[in-house]
Amino acid sequence: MADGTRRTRAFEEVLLQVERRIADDGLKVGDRLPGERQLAEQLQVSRSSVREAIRVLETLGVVSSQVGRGPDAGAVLTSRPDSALTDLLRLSLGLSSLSLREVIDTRLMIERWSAEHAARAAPLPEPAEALMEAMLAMEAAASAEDFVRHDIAFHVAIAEASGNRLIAAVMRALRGAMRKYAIEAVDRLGDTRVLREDHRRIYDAIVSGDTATAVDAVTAHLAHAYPELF
Amino acid sequence: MADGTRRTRAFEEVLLQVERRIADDGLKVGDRLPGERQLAEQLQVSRSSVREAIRVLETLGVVSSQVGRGPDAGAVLTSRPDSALTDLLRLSLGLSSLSLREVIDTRLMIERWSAEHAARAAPLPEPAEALMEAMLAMEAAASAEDFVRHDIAFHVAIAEASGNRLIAAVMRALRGAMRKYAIEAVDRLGDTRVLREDHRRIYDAIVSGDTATAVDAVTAHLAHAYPELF
DNA sequence: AACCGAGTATGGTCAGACCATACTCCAGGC
DNA sequence: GCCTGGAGTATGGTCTGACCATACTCGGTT
Repeated sequence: MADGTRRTRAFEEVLLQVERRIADDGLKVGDRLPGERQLAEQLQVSRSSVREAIRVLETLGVVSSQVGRGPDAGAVLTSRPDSALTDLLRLSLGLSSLSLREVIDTRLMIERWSAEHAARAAPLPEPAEALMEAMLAMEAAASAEDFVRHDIAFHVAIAEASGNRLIAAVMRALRGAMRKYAIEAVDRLGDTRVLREDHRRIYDAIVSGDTATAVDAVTAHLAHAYPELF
Repeated sequence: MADGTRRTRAFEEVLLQVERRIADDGLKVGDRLPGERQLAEQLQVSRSSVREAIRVLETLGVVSSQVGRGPDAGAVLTSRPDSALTDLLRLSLGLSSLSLREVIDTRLMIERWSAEHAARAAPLPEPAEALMEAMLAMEAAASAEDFVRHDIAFHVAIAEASGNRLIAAVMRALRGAMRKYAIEAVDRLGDTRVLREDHRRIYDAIVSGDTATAVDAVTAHLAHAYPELF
């Protein structure tokens, strides 16, 4: 008989306390958590339980553990949600609990939003430079894998140019989790000319601040990359 | 001097092996992982390391641990990325590494997409029923907390009606992480009449399949909820 | 002042023990 | 034959205590 409230495990209590401490003490990125042994004593649990809690926080990209001694040693608060998101999506795809269709549709939503807002924010010299650099690298790419690496950089740069770090993080995670499928898609296409022309059009629209054209261009781009879904 | 490649920890090796096994053996949701002791022996690591790896997988919503004995005991493969996403966003907000602005903009993007696709998929009886139920519950809500609970149910139902589980999961995570802020926003507003009227318009547009009006209605709704950001 | 070695705090790992839980299975009674 | 209750057992949950590798700190030496 399940009463719905499984007894909370020791490491979950540690998680609650640490999160409470972050909120109450106003801990910021760069601050350190107490050592594992000290935390264990404070919360009256074993070091193993503390370690499991820290492992969870590390998985969520909230802390980073460093061995040794000194100001940078121990569990330091960070904020790198990207890898957590990427792992999450990759594993969900691996378990087939999400269809490629759902992921691509999500990507299309984010690409359109990013392109629109990046164009609206134009002209910004740094993003434009990052985009151009990725395009040149794609021209010189020798393999599908190489091409996809710079393709990811290109699209992530658009998301970053939008100015929204959450959306940029989701884009990074999506592309990271889909890397394998993207390489396969490029291999299937054989020729990347269409994709490269798409990139050029996207670039021009964004740097000239033409939001409508930018949105249309990324939409057409995804249709070219995944013709079977359109 | 950092060589960039920190020696991989034991639990990371376990993670790799488990993920490889999922891919190679074609493990599906519902399948069981070997027991902690057995896995430890197979991979030649201690049980603690196996436990840390399983804790990571549990955090990512990939496995669920059950004590006891029998077919459901042990580490069972699942797929519940929602809580992981929620934790991720909540902690990132707590560390102020994301601004409310970025989160709300992301939400607006998702709400618009969901409303558009939900309206396009109409008429579907089940989603319409879920939406109506949440609206009625909001009418009867006695507190801001109560109102927000059903408000979340309403918006999640829209995302689910869109048919995209990834986007629905992101919506659930976003709203879960923002719960506290939503309650504060409702308290600040004092009166929920405007919000309830918005819901009614959103509902009507979706069930009648009017995509354009649905998108406009959710946009207006968020502007009412967070006037300071528009 | 520059160098070098001992000291030490940190996370990483392991072995082994015990507990609570919840199923499995079988003996016994009806 | 069927049901029931208790023993058995495999599971995760927790704790203890130990040892290691790492990397800083500090003091003494040159």
